[in-house]
Amino acid sequence: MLTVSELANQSGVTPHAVRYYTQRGLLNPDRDPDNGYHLYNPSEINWLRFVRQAKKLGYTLKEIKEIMHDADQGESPCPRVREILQKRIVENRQQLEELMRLQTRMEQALQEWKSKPDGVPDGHSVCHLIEGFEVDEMSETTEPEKKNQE
Amino acid sequence: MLTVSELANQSGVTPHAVRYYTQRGLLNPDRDPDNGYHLYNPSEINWLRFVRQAKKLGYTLKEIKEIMHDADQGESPCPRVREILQKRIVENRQQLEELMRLQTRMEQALQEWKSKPDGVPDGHSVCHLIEGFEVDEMSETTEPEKKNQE
DNA sequence: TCGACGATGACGTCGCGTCAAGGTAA
DNA sequence: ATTACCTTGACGCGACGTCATCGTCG
Repeated sequence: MLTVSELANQSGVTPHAVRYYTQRGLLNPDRDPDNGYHLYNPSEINWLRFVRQAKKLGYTLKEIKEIMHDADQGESPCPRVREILQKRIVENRQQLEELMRLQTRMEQALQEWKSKPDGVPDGHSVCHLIEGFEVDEMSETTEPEKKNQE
Repeated sequence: MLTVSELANQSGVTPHAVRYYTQRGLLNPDRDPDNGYHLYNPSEINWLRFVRQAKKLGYTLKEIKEIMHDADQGESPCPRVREILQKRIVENRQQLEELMRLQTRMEQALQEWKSKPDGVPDGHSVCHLIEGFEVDEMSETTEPEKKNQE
């Protein structure tokens, strides 16, 4: 049986992450009846490996938990696994496009600003660079980022 | 003088966002002494316009506030404005690269999985698709996303 | 006894969306 | 009176990092 930090060390994650996954139900350690410590069966290493692998593929912890739950029910999680990834690919592509547009706007702005002086505040504007920047229609859309992780 | 929703309507943001900016100090409305309502001077429309423009260029609300603060002090915010954008461009490029690697991993996985059966849980693995996916070194790095907005 | 580790809990991140309770305006 | 809008305040989101308090192990 492994302690939190033993499992963490053997898996390349922080002890805190191990505890977080545990409380989210992604790991199910036993408890030491004497002190209440979490005791991980060595087989939990595999679950944790699975979690890390799934995260690398873009699955959220919530989705990973659903997948594990399905598997626990004896149901094949694979159809859902494929389905989620399809969706994530589309979402990610949209986010990529938005970030690329943002990158373009930022680079255009910096470029334009090279030939402009700094200027001082006059009460009418905060920063003429920002206020005067022309956003061309092609580099503008609704919203840029969201979230995800390693 | 404008109310919250009047200002919001004239600026294309939600009333809630207006209140949020107000409590973050990005807008400084007067107060109606009778009922405590926020009363925005029409000139606030310009501050809000500035905020929206800056957000389109990737500045965070915190940074935007700093910029406004500098300008209020009679100091030219432009050097900082250029500096922040430089940094953001680098950060954004890294995030773009990470997301592109993620996209590659996801697409590779889905591709590989086309030729594989779903299979049923056997207690040893959760989903052989995920567990068996080979992450090539080129498509793996530390961490993917962060956050930002419209 | 002390230092490393464990448990639980709370707050911060970022920009709002959403819901709630209660007062105000037209 | 109704309805729309105002106020403040709190929770949720995503995956932890960080800090704090307190018990435990070696």
